[in-house]
This record gives sequence, structure tokens and C-alpha cells, in this order.
Amino acid sequence: MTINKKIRLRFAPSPTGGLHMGGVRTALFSYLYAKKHNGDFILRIEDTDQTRYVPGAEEYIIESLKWCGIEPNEGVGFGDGPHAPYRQSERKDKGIYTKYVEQLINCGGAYYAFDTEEEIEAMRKKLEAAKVVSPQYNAITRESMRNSLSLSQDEVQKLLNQKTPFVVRLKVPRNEDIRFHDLIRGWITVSSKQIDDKVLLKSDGMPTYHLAHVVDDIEMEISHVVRGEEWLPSAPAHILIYKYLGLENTMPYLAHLPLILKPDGNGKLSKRDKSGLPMFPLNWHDVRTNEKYIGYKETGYIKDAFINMLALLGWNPGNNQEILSKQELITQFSFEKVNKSGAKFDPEKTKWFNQQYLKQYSDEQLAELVTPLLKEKSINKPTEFIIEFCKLIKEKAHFINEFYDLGIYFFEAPTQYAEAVILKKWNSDLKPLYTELTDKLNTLTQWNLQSIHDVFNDFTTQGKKIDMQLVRVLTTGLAGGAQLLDFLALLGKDEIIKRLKAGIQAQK
RNA sequence: GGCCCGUUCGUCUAGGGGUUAGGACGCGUCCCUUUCACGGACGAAACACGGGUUCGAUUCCCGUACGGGCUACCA
Repeated sequence: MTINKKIRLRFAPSPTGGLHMGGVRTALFSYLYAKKHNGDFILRIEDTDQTRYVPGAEEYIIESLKWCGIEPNEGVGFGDGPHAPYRQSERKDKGIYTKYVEQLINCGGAYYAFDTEEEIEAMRKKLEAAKVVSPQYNAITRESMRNSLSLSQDEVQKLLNQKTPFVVRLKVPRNEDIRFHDLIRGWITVSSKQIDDKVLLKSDGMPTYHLAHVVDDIEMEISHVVRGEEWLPSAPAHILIYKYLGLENTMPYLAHLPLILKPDGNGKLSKRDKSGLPMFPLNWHDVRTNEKYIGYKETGYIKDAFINMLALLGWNPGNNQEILSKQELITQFSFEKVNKSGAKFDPEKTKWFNQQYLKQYSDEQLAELVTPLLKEKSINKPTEFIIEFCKLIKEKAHFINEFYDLGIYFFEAPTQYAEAVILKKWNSDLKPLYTELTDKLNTLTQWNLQSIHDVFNDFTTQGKKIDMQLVRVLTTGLAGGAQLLDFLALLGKDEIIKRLKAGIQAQK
């Protein structure tokens, strides 16, 4: 295992779609570890599958990382470092992979295979019919296929000269235990019987993931490979490549993260979910399928809350602390504290996280965030009004963009009155009392919290029972809402008197 | 099917050979509140099952069950 190597981690997504929260978490853990150890964090784009390329995906990944504050110090969209380019398609053009392919072929770790799709399919069918447990291109079956191991040197040369399409496959030993260490799971042993002769170089000249990521991790001097658990089964094949290259002792540490599971039911997180919660950091529009997905940002999440929630999905600091700043996450992160089992992500708790962060914001900060959203609704109020509005409404809200909906009565007089409350508490006999209240309020020369409070107090001491919830309904139309007296004070005498009169008028 | 990985309250998790198995979300009750929240207090709620090892297993080992992942010229 490596020692004294500079800490360098990479996030290496494929631009095949929007980056969902599972990917963001992988990037986050890598970032945290790199930062903790004063290392580098790199963004590499693994675009070796031309058929799955989605326009806009790469930009989306970059924008998402930026919004999340998970910024690479090297890589596509973040400035070139010493190992440019950082896009695998461009690296392929520079011949980086073929160099390694040749080395692998020369040392006997890989071989040419000329089989057509149909031939491989036929082989599989045959094996399935014979009830072979895993019908694969492997140490046994390759003997009956057309490749540089079964064919004579002359034949191979002839096929090559004729420009016959070929792939390069990894020569996996027939029966050999491959043992490797995972930072999260410990030692894992897999028999090479289980591994097929993976394609390393495709017939279009592109490397596959298996080859490309190993080569790039070597070239980019990556110290730790952090990726999802779905890669665990193919890790032995990667070990083999390092081994053939003679780099087994300097290969990166491996950390396979548990998967994030969908909130309801079982299975991996999918792009869309019944919970209604976003699965993506930002709004994502797939131009190929024309599918649109909502993002955390646009839903009104605070990025640090999103990051905090994500960090605690599969990891914990080992104590009861749940709200951690990015700096705290960096100093406390370790792979030892990453869980082994998959985590269902909980929409309710996600909202709670955001609320915790919302509470930390000052009213002024909130006003700044809310003002543009109100402008969209053609609401232009003085800043002091918005600040006070935020102060009153923030405890009711989980999200910035809920402020308007939750506090619409700050800006518009009610047209309907909470039916349940009216039904339960109102009757026509009350009209004189509430009219008297209105008149009394109308006589106030000073309109503030204290003077309003005094008016209500006077009624109470005189034994006249004013129901505060009814006042709330008459002035806001709703059964619940912000601090009532503060609300009355903020809206001003004229508006409140007007609303009270209209409210009383509207009741039977 | 085969292989790999996993399994502590409904969910996220702490813990770890002897604990009243701790916290958080959600839920319930109460307090605070002239209204609504916030907040506070309390409560219900978990070691998948079966064998070992051991004086003692939730913790270690082995099975079983269940869940997940992988099984492409996709990553």
C-alpha cells in the first residue's frame, strides 16, 4: 500500500445526465477528505461512451459543484493543473491509453479479440443452454473464441492488417483469489473465476471505464479512489490491471461508499421520487429526453443545509452533533466513520436540516434572499417591511420560497375566512363586540405593539372576551400564522381597520 | 441463478462481551402562548432469526432469512 503520497482525490462523473445527490455525496466525501489532509481535489470527466453523451451534462456538473461549494482545485471547468487535459475523450486523443494498452498486451495481461457481437451472443446462448452458471467471456471460453490467445500469430497479424475491428480484453486468470482492501469494508477476497475478461479498449478506439480510470488515476497521481458500492464487484479486475502494470504496491486506496436508497420502498435512489423532494442539486433539463427535474437550489434549500444533510447520510462524526459547518465537516471527516449499509434518505429530516440553517440566518440576510422572490410576485415593499416580514414568518417556514405562500396575507387582504374557525367560534351576536374592538383600535393615535396590546387588554379586564384566533381570521383569513400582534402592528392602522370591517361584514 | 456487500427504534444513527442500548427526524401527551409557531419537558418505539464460543452475547464465529449491488464493446 502507498505511503507518503500526496493526498489527491478525484471526482470522475460521466456526462450522461444530471448529477444527482448520490454523486454529489461522492464528490463531497472526496472533497472533505482532500481538504482535511491539505490535498488536491480534481474533477475529471469520463466521457468515453459517446453514445450516452448528453449535451449540457458537463456544464451541469460543474455548476452543481460550484453551488454546493465543492470546488475542485484542478479539472474541467476549474482550471487546468499539471495533468491536463481532464476530459477522457481528449486524453484518448493524446494516446495516453494506448500506451498502457500496449504495455498490458506486451506483458501478457491483455489480448486482442476479434469476435463480433453475434459471435459473443451465440457463445452466451450456448453456455446458457448448457446451464453454465455465468456465461462469460473468460479463461475457459476465450479458448474457443477468435482472439490473439487462441489464434496463431500470423492470423492475428493478418486480421490486424486487414483492419478487422477488435477490442482489447483483460486476461483474467482462470482460478486465483484476488484480495484487496477497502477503507470502509476491510479485506475482500474474490475468486478470479467470477470475473470476465473485461473489455479494456473498445472497437471505436475508446477505453472503457475499467482501463481509463486506472490509467488516469495513475497518471494523475490519485491517492484515494472514492466511488459508489456498485463498483465493488469490478474492483478485482482493476486490481489486476494495477498488478499487470507492476503498480500493485503503489495503487490508490479504495473506498466504496454505501448507496443512497430511495425514501419509500427499496432500491437505489432514482431520478424521480414520490417524496416530491428533489434528487438533483439544481434544476436539470435533459435535452435528449426532454425530462425536467427540480433542484434543491430552486426548491429553496440553503446549500450548506443540503451539504450537511448529505454528509450525514452514511457518515457521522461519532457523537451527537448533527449540525456541522463545512469546516467542521472537513476537520471531522474520516472513512472509518462511513457506514457500510445503504441509507434511505429521509425527506422530513432533510427539511429539518434546512430549517435549522434558516434559523441561523439573520432577518436581514433572509430579506435579501426573499426580496427577489417577492419581486417576481410584483410585490415592492420597503426593506424594513420585508425584514420585519421575514422575522415574523421565518419560524413557520422550512424554505425561503415558502415565505410568500405562508405570508401572502402580509401583502393582500383576505377574500375568504377560515371556515372551520368561523363555524366553531363565530355567531352574529359577536358582531357588536368586534365592531367595538375595531372602533376602539381606530381611535388609537399611536399604532404600535404596546398600544394595540393595551386595547386588547382593556377588553379583557372589562370582561369582554376577545378571541384572538377570530381576530386572526378576520385580518388574515387564516386559522394560523405569524405572531398576531406583531402582524397587526406591521400592517398599520388603516389596513387593519379596513380588514376588520370587511371581515366582520363578510360574516353572517 | 451465480458472486459480492450489508442488517441497532418507522427513518438517519451512537455504542459495543456485563449499558436502564444513547441521540436526531417523525409521532403522541403536557408546559409556554390572550392567537399561531418556535422552544421546553415527558412518552411510545430497535439490536432479523437459529446455532455455536463464553460465566455472560446485541457486540465475536458459522449458518438461515431478508435487503441491496454487480453479472455490457455503460459508467
